Amino acid sequence: MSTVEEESDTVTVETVNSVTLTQDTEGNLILHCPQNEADEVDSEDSSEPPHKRLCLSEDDQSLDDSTPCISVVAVPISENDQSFEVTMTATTEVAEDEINEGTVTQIQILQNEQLDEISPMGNEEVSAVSQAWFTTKEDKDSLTNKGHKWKQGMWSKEEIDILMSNIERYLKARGIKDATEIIFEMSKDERKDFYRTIAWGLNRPLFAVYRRVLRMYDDRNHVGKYTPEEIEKLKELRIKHGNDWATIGAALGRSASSVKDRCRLMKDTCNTGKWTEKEEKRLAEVVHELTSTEPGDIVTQGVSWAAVAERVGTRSEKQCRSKWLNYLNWKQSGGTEWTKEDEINLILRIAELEVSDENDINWDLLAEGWSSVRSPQWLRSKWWTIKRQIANHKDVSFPVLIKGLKQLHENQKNNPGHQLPENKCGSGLANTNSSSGVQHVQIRVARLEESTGNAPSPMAALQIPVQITHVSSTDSPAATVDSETITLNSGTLQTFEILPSFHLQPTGTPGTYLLQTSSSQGLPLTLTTSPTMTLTAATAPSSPEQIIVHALSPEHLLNTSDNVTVQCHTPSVIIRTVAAEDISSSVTQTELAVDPDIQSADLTDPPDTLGTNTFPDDIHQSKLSDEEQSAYSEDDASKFSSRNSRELMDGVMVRTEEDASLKQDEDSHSDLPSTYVTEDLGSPTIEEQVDQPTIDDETVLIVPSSHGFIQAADDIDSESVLPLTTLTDPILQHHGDGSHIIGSSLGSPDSEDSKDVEDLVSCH
DNA sequence: CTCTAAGGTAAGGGTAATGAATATAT
DNA sequence: GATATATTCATTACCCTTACCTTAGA
Repeated sequence: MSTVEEESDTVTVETVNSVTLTQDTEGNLILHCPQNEADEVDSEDSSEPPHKRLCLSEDDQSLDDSTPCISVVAVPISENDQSFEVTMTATTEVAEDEINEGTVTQIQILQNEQLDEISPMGNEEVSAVSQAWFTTKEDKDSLTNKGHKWKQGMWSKEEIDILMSNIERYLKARGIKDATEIIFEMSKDERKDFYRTIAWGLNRPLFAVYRRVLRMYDDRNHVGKYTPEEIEKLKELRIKHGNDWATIGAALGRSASSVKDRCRLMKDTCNTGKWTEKEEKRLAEVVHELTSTEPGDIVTQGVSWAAVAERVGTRSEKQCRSKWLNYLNWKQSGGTEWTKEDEINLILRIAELEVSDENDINWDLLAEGWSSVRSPQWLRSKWWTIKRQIANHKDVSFPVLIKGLKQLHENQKNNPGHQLPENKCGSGLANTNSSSGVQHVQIRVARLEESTGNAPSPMAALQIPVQITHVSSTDSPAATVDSETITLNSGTLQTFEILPSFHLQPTGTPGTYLLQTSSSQGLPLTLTTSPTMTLTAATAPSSPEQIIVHALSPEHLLNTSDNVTVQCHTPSVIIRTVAAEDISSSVTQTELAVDPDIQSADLTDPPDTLGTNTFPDDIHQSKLSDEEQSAYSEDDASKFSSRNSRELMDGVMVRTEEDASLKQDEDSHSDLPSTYVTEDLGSPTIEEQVDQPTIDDETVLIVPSSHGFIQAADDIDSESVLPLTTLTDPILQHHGDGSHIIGSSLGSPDSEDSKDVEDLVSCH
């Protein structure tokens, strides 16, 4: 089975013109299509803009339960240069009941002149909307009447990415270093068309883009909490300047909207803390009065909170709104308590909606007639807290998140009060919380960013997937049958966090290993795989969990020498690799035993370095530098030789991280039980289940025979990590070198992450 | 001078994250 | 009863839209 082939077969790209197709680190395909070529081929009449047709066809043989979702945006590079880029994001939604056989998605990409009548792919109105500066009702009505729709509300990460790359392109094309020059220094005339240009591909009114950009680049924004001194000064300035927010802001070093917002919060007459019964009663009266409703009626919209606050007298509009929507409205209308069943119901109902984007959820509808729901807004915040049970909820697609939550609650239902197996590492992993039930093999997917140090090397590999088969373990042996396959879309590097103790064993299939774990602690291993590797995670009925690692395609098996590099700094880890010829024997070739009580250093990347931060000065990503990598050798050099990641090309690197989940989840301050879910692109794979001997509590790191045994002593100091081990698979020995891919992913330094690297120790 | 596109302001409804208080479990 | 942990309630920094206003240039 070769998932590589499946993927490349299922998506065929036809272009009319000669184009360059590259892939960025996010998995986006970027089509570079020069105008002149397009003209030659497409149209003799230069007045007629050329049609560029990109045809994506879907072969569903291997994707029978997935629906591809492809969005396309066109981005002009500059005014003069009429070439443009198409950024295409292809995602696969989980939609079990939807089998689209032979789905062919056609996308037409047109030049701006034709924006108004383009094919029905969802991007047709984009430009019309994003090129229009409209704020009046008439403008909007006019566009709405023409059938245009546009996005409102919070900007998604994807949108911000598009915006950022548009800006970057604009700057590059004009040789401008800093966008703030344009935004804050240039005259209208000088920056002519700036906003129009950067709005390309965004289905938002130009005005919205403008606002967003101003906020983003205003360094007086995001200043943080107001100090008491600032508040005092603000009060004075307010008296002096009234509502001249710009002046007040300038005096305080804050943005105008920031000081305006802050002033809204500080009414002199405002009480704080718990509401008195009298206040609550007053609030209820006022709300009903102003909305012409009766006590008992549900009121969640159409309330002028400023007016309410004025009448209530003792609270600000925000306080009033919050109190009403999160409590009073529900109490008044005789609401019932929110239960665990409600929580499960919520997940199921959201799942039933089959929306691909969380923003598509109609909370009003969802809340309707649900007595324990206090308000749509409240329900949404409830969802937010539920969502955070998945530690990496930010990194996974919405359908995947839903699936993960369903599974999580399924497990909780099936195993109420189930205690997890021994937790020898004592890492305090969120998902091992006893009240949250069981978490089994949870593989976290994180993408390492492409190094900026290297040339923007177009990724040759298109969507090379890594497959993970995840068999959820419940107490019933039957669960093994219920395997789910997870296909990871990875052109570049993938990082997986798996369980802290495991070992690799051959499965009988050449190039296939079983990575067996003995703990349910979803901690500290990060598996970085080459595009040609498959990870199969499974849980045997009797536990321990197993992860099968194997190469994807026979060619790769035959032609490459895949190194499996394992690095861990957790105690008690067994990793075994066995020569292909040796498959049946599963003989230990090299053994490395580590003191189970070793406390390892922290190797975790902060979550924001994985691309969640949206601000210009924060767009650096986690990378590993050569220098940092060379630092490995300093660690425990007597026992383990260092190995530059560039050499690991087509290998699997297992890197341990301490308390990864906690760090990853640092934004969820309440230590909710968390679990990781994996990107599940739904490609089914039948993985052969091989009987595996249960490993005992002692874990041993076993390294390949080709380099001899390396026996780790028990005296590894507590700050040191387990060695990075290169496991050479003889089967894969002639594997082609793809080092540039990993090299580009790991090549650049980033101070934030230097700790990561310093803690790495390699050996082979 | 008028018209209009582009830029801008203030107000207010909203979200997401955090902190404080309270409840519950150990 | 003390402590730890979870949950709820309250707060706040920041976001986004709406409804206007202003200005520069055609």
